[in-house]
Amino acid sequence: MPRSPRRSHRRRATIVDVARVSGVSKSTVANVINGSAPFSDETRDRVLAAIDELGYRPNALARDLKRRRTATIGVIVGDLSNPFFGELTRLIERYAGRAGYATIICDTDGGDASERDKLGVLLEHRVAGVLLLKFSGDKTQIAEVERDGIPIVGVSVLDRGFDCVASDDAKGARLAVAHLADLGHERIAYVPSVDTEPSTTNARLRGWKQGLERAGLPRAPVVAIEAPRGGRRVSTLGAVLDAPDPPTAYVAGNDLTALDLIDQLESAGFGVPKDASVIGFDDIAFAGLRRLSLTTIRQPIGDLAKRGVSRLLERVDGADEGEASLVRVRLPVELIERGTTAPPP
Amino acid sequence: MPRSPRRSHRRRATIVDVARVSGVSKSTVANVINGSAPFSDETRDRVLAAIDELGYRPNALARDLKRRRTATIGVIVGDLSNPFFGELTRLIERYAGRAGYATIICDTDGGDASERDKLGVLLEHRVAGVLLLKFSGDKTQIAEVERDGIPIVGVSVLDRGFDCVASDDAKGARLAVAHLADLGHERIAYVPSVDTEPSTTNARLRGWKQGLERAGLPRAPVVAIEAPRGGRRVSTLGAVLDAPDPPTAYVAGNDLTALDLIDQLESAGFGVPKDASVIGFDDIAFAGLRRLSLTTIRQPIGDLAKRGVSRLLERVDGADEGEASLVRVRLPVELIERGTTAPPP
DNA sequence: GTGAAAGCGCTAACAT
DNA sequence: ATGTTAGCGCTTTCAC
Repeated sequence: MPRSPRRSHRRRATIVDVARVSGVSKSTVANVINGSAPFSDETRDRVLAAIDELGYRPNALARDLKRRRTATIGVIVGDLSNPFFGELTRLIERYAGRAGYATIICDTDGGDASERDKLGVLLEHRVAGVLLLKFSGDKTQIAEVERDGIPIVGVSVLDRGFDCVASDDAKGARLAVAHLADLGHERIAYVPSVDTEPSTTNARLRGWKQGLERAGLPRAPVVAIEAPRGGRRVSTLGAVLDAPDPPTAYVAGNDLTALDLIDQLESAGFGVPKDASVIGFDDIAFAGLRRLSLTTIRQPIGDLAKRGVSRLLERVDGADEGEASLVRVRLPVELIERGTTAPPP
Repeated sequence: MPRSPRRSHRRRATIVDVARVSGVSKSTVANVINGSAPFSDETRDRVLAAIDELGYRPNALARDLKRRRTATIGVIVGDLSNPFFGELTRLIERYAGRAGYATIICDTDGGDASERDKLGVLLEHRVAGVLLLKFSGDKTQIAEVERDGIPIVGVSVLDRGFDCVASDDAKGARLAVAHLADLGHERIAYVPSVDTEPSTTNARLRGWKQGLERAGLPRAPVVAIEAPRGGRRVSTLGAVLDAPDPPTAYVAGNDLTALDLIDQLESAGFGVPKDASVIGFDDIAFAGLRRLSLTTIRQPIGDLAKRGVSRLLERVDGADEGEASLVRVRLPVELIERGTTAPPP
């Protein structure tokens, strides 16, 4: 915890200083600042001049304490170093800022304990709402948030416990499988990303299975290329490649995983897309690089951010009072065909 | 089962509630929470039980208002979607969190106006300190922060106005040039990144010039591959490639730019590293991908984050009161040789 | 149109 | 070892 002393700051001017200098009362100053009550032009000018002269800045702590409501939202993100989440977070912060909200961002590093701790921090700071870009699935951690009436919106996260704005993950995975099946692939494996949020992984896995069914293809293996944190039972890439009939195509849980997979495949002597096709999910900027040229399912990241923020603020402002129903937005995804998919060998 | 309406936020328990339930005074509760004064075991147990029963969480707003000091730091970052900054920010948030500080992250999108606005937000929230991962160079914007005695530390930013923890950028660029010169290159251009913070760009440019001098090489062009936001006078890639003697090697301002450059070079029919070598700066995770295999200058990102945070908190805690001298840490960088550099054609 | 007064929830002297 | 008290800087009735 932070420890004591202070340095010699010139004490910041307070609303009382402004009142004194402009020769009016605190309330009048507050009125011109917030437009909360009428005031004369002359008063306004005097107050504004005093504010300027003193370099006055309202103290958000005092304001929020008194109002019993902050203009700050909290964001829980699993991994900021994944460009998809970096970009998503950036956009969220931008939209929130435009609406007058500050953003406290917490990276949980994928850890559940960390997620709980960070939510606690947000609670202590009395955030007006929480955006979950990662959710461990532990309901007890968010029960306290909801008990306080603090709205939660999942962004790129699916859960029946709170409002969600997500891409149509199942559809995306079906699109991926269909594309591969059209190309003639019959053994299409799924490669989950350990970093992806569990509910999202499930939706994509489901879409993959559905896609396989619709194409009349047999169930192919789920392949791990990273140390599984959650412990999902899967085959490892090495074992899969050594098998008599290795998959000819892979649907990856996200672009990062797809890129990693391509690395491992090529290191093992499998050409992509010559010997195996790979398709990602997200369409991060890097996927468009010629050397990578990753075929992938594009998420509408801008809409995700915009609608996530606006839904949260709607609830924060109580605009939907009475309407108790949970909103579940599914945004359309899009197949971006590039160079990592081709007909099977 | 009758349920209370959704909107009824059960008002949060306050320290007074805890005091009432446990039969002691507010101060005693505060004492057991903060350990600020001795108390009996029995009292502690009663208070803790009450806290638990009521689901009490201290209100950080009230605490900070009263203490006139928050446990929150602000971070100004230029582009969270660049994985280098995503990772750096993630690490910063982690170290700050461990020290008991919450982090308000502001992405300025590279804009100067935005930088000023965001600093204003941080000021209103009375952050204990500010970490600048991007600095426009506009001193007036930070004058107000310093006037309040709020410490500022630049991370991966160089400025003589505040403490700085940065990589040895000039050295990095010299290393890059030396590597290229060793390989036999004689026309080594520099490709600045528009997103990189100006002082950093300058340091790297300086290193590039020094490297050229030391190797006895002629000044090569500075090449733009993006629309220059700042207006630095440079040649464009097209013009440079059309010239009779195009560069055989390029030192890029960061990895993102290097990767972009490779794309453009290859699109124009120049093989990398066959016809032209490219070297980046940062060593983001993607640089290690086989298909990219980018030779680059690695920044010690973990140290950058750790030392930036610890220096800031030192100043916040006033641990170095009296010592007025500015700290300028230069962390060592390292050449990571991969596959985008080779002898000239 | 403006001001006085009562807190928001907490900490930190200072009492006891 | 515990309680009393006086604010921190602001908003918000409610008078005038």
